[in-house]
Amino acid sequence: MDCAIFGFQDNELRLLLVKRAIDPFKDQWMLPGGIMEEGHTLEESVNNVLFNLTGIHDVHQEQVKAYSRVDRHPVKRVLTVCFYALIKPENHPVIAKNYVSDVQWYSFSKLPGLGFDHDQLALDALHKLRGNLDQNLIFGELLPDKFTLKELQDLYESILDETLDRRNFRKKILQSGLVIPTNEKKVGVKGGPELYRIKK
Amino acid sequence: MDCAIFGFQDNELRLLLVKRAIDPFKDQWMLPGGIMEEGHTLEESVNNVLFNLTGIHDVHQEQVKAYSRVDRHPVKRVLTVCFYALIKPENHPVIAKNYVSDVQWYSFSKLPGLGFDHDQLALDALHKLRGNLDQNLIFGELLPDKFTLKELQDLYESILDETLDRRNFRKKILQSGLVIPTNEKKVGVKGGPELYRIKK
DNA sequence: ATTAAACTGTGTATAAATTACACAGTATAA
DNA sequence: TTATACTGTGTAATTTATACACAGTTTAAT
Repeated sequence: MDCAIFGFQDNELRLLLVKRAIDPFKDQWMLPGGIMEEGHTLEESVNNVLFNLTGIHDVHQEQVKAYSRVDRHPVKRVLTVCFYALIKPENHPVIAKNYVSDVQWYSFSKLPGLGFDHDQLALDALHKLRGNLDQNLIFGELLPDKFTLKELQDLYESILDETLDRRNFRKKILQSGLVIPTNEKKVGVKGGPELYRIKK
Repeated sequence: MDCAIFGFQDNELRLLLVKRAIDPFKDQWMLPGGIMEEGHTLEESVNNVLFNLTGIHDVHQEQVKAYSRVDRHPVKRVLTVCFYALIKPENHPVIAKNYVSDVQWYSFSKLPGLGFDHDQLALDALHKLRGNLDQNLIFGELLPDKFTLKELQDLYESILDETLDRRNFRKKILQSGLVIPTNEKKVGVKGGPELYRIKK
């Protein structure tokens, strides 16, 4: 399994990549991935893999799809199922472990070329994420507990890669009833914007 | 891999089921499925499996998702990736082969309980099909080359399990430009309706 | 041949959803 | 204190979706 871990930092959608320390694709960046374990589901296994490579643990994984091209691994036959997850980078400090020499958050718009067929997996994961955007307020995993509507809009714009009308966005989000005001204002930012939180 | 093969007959959405001749789940109905082959992709393998069980060959397979529950097979650990395909039953006569004792088209609304977790797979496949309905005119695989708008609407209604307004449906389909009139009329049906075909 | 039944083909009015757009107010930084 | 950068708000216009009725054509029955 492989997983596309998305984060949101400095107003940009980011993707967690690992640098591989062994052949094939030594020193190339790619999605964290590894092999399945007996007695565990794919979701459990991918979480274990993620922990073993980056120290991140217990995140909700959403399935993207399975890949089975015969030559997708240059040495042996490897199928993979790709997942994506959304996390707050500040809650999940990362460290390189095992056969990984480096771990970095890359701005999704400035990804390096990835090893294996991971360029494809990353793209498919983003499309899946976009498709899921309106269904469930998954962004809860990407933002702090309390956030301004501007922060939420920046997140949407990063994921969708398009600009949104501020008034219409605000209207749509508030009408959905899925976020509610906390009656607190964010300090340190001009305008003193209201803080909101996800309604549970 | 397993596959949900959809057909459209007698104005009903149907699903192709096989009756298993061996344990576990002997004599139970289920989706055709089998194991992966070396040197082939999942899509190729599932087509081979399908041929070996039913005689159907070479159909386009759309991936639904992977299933990995530890206890989904009562005897040993088996993962599966489920696909769906759309075919015209009249083009693909079926015969029971290998460990299959019977093959039948079941009305989707009157399915028997299925072996393994295939009730779940069938449902997920239907949902995936619904989601894909508007994107691409996949129904091309379910209808004859030339079809009336009523036949198309019946198909949509079967898949979506809801009734649609005839005039609005006609407007939407024709405006999409994806089907075009053939200037032929269907005979043997009252009203003498125009025949349409998919624009390629 | 006539008639009844079942279907086709067509347009408009209403409602709902989406889009476009401007200015006054507030907190911060200089 | 002032300039800057941001917040908060409503309405009109457009587009899209929905509701709905009747005359015409072909078949089947008599």
